[in-house]
Amino acid sequence: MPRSGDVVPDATVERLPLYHQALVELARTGETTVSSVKLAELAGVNAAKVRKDLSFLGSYGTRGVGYDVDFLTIQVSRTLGLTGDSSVVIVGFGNLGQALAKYGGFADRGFPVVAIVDADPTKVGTAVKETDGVVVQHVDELAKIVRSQGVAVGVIATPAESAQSAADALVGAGVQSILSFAPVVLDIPETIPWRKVDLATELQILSFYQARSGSLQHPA
Amino acid sequence: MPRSGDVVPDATVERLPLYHQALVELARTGETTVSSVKLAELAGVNAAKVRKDLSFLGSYGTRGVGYDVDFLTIQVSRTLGLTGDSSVVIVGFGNLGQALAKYGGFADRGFPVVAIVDADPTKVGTAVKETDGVVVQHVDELAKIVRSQGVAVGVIATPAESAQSAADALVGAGVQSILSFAPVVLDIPETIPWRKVDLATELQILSFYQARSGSLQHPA
DNA sequence: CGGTGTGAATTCATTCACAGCG
DNA sequence: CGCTGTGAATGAATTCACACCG
Repeated sequence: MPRSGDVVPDATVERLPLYHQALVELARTGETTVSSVKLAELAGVNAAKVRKDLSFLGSYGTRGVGYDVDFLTIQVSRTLGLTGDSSVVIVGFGNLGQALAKYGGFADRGFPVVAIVDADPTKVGTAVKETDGVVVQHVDELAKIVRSQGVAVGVIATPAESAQSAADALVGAGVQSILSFAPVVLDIPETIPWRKVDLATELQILSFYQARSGSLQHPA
Repeated sequence: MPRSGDVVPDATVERLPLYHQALVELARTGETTVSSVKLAELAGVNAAKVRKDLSFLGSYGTRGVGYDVDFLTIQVSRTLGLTGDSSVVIVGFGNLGQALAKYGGFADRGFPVVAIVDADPTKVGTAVKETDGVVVQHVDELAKIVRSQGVAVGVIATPAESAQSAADALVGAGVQSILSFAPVVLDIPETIPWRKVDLATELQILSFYQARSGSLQHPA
């Protein structure tokens, strides 16, 4: 039985997907074992951090050798709760929503897009071939869709004005977590974890470090 | 002359765009002044953090009153280096690249997409109406494009395998910063700030907190 | 030896709490 | 009186450095 009693710090959680990716890549190239130094390099962090992070999951390394790639992959996956696929519904079929729907990266990593909804009746009925032919449905169908398809996460890709109502609809429909691309803070019950990603914000942050460069600073 | 001598902590820099957004929204609704409590609410952080963050930019508030919306907006913009537009080139016109090209959010916040390149000759020549009719060019033209159009930031939207060569090309072409959507760590000179955004990673992190919910944890 | 695992030391970020000013 | 600005206190994350083990 795995040690899941102790807490995993937030900063560690945010890095686990990096390790997960690196491990998948290592497995692909046939490596069976990996040191903290190598893993650190692949993940773009330093080795001490890797060892500390992994130690929160348990003592899964072998001294003098390193970590078993396959075994560690399983431990990281399990810690992240990546057991089986979690289906996704995209709310909003504007530019960004279409973009995300066509982007295959979600499905590739275990988050298949099984439904898309929009409030605009003229968009309803459109089929998206990239996501296995999913057809856009009306947002009023959301609760039914979530229940019948067992949707786990809702992705908000609406304009800022509609983001809160999209969130309310998703919460009402019973999704388990929410990823929002709208540049607003959402009011969501504490029981439902959610995150906000704002693409333009990333550029603004870069802008700061760019203004700094030539000096001594560098970002992440 | 503004106090730009003292350092602004990284954690603060990452929040400045949030305040910037909130301020723009306040200006739009006609507010002329704002307290740290109100700003905190709009940005989704707590008031103490807002005051501490803003204090790194200078003493721009008025005790007993709050901050002047317009004036503070300027200070935040200036700190972030958001003076005028910074043009963007997107490298990679696959699903994600097309997605980003059609997404209007970059231009709306001062980062117009002025060029798109791809290595695939069959994609060259495609026009994207959403970005003012920009036509996809071959990646070999990158250096020329960056120089002639004064491109400031490169966005990598290639598959993982091509991300490093895209980065090399961008660095060689002379861009000032790089935003990558490829799930790999890039080797980029320290003089050029860059960030990585991985959409699927966000879902994996959510997955963790989702597994936790019902208990006592909540994310951001 | 080589590399993990981890306490201890350090650095960084957040929060508190209140003096001081408009 | 209200709200900023900020030292001081707390807490979290990172880094160091080395004992320990395979």
